[in-house]
Amino acid sequence: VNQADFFNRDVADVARDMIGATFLYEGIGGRIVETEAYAPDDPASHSFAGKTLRNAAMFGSPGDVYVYRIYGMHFCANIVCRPGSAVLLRALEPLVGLAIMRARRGGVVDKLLCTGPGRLCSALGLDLGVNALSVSTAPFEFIRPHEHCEPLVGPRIGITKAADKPWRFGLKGSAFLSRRF
DNA sequence: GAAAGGATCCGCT
DNA sequence: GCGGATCCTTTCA
Repeated sequence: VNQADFFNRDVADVARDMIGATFLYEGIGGRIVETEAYAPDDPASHSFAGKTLRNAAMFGSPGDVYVYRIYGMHFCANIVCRPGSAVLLRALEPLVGLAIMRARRGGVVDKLLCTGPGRLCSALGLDLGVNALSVSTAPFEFIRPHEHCEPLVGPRIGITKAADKPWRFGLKGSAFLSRRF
């Protein structure tokens, strides 16, 4: 199956199915344990008001990366699904490249290396330089989950609009979630 | 533990 | 000018 087909589906379905996938950038990363879905008709989504310079990558091809700067100092990384929709990567279980991630994250405990969207980008070295690249080609690697398990579901974190939508997903029992569900 | 505040930038109105 | 898909430290219980 073409990997683009995996992303070219309803964004909430993709966000749910991404739980347990392996995500690496330059050979560093781990297992995706927490995601959130953002849709085109969703007031909380950057794409809601249409295409602009900042969110242009959100209207690219399925599987493209959309990175943006938040609060002036952190980055958040998404994977684009259908045009105007994307899945925010909120937390990773760090598995590969631990030494580099520890160095980048300033010696925090391993549990906090990739726990939260800003921390995840910091640990993997993701910034605006990777915006609009595809996760299906080097230096990225995206491996879909081998087995499907029922994820945790809850409302999204840190938003004020459409805050009731249950579009946050998490790996049941993971010690690397950014918050409890 | 929980809550609060500061850091720091840029896109959009 | 405002405020945000955050993180870290400090302060208090």
